[in-house]
Amino acid sequence: MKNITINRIKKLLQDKGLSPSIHRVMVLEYLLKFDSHPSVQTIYSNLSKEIPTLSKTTVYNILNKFINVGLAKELRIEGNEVRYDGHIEPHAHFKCDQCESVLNLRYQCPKFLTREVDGHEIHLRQVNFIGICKECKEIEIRNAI
Amino acid sequence: MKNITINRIKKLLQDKGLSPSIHRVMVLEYLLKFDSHPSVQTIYSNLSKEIPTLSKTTVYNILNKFINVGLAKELRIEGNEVRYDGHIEPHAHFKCDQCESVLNLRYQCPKFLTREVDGHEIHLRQVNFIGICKECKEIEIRNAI
DNA sequence: ATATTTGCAAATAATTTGCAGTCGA
DNA sequence: TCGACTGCAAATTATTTGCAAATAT
Repeated sequence: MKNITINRIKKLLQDKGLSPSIHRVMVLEYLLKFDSHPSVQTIYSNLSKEIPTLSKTTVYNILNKFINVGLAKELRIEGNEVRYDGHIEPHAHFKCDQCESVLNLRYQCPKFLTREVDGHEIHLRQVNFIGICKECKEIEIRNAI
Repeated sequence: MKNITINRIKKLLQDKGLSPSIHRVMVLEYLLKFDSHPSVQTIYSNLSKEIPTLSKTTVYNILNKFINVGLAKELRIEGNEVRYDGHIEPHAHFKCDQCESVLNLRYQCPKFLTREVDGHEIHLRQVNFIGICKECKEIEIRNAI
């Protein structure tokens, strides 16, 4: 859970030409404060507590706007649901098959820095690893004793 | 379009404990002969021409079996549909936003070789780039003149 | 004969669309 | 007041499931 002011979030929206409606501010705040890479359902469930009138369609609308203006990136690692990431600098992800969480990695793929590969022009990069995270593996080992 | 014998394909299936039914052989042949990373729909459309009784459910069944035994990998780069890859050695992909094709890259990500990252145990790797492919860019430039 | 494979139809799940109501400049 | 934003319900799309029929061992 990171610290970020509402004014900073409003600024981010306005810089991208989006009016800072309460819904948009709250969705972007959610994306930036937590590094949990939430799905639409997760965002919807959590924000509904504070905005009971919120509709899931609105969450979809807002996230798609964010993708289009470059305020968020979508993550399709496994499973059918899309997850969202408000941190737009290229970085790698690790998805744990046990606990289902998606973690940011410190790993810097060399191709994060180049604009082309084999002559093709790169706009987006996806570097994902899937397996068992450190925490889940430790639990596994402890249970085996 | 690569060369691969039916016997080689039957052997691949049997080595994974799958009986080499005509349907399975043809789906695996399709995955291995073309590097097009087809979707269920593409495989279904093309194989239906040869096997008119083929059902899409069967294609789903077969591909899911392939994933489970490690004969294929699923690709979820963009869009909702899953694409499949019969080449299981880790390799990177490039998806062109213009022509929608998914290409194999020569790029070898350093993390293709390691079994862990930040202490997490890696089972699968996904290294995808999205942008405009060489061919589409050339067409763009030609049209601009 | 018996287990596996196939295929239809129905169910499910995620997302998008149409459109009407609402809000804010 | 006008255009953008929101939200319900219905539609769409991809995928899965239940189960019966076909096939192979």
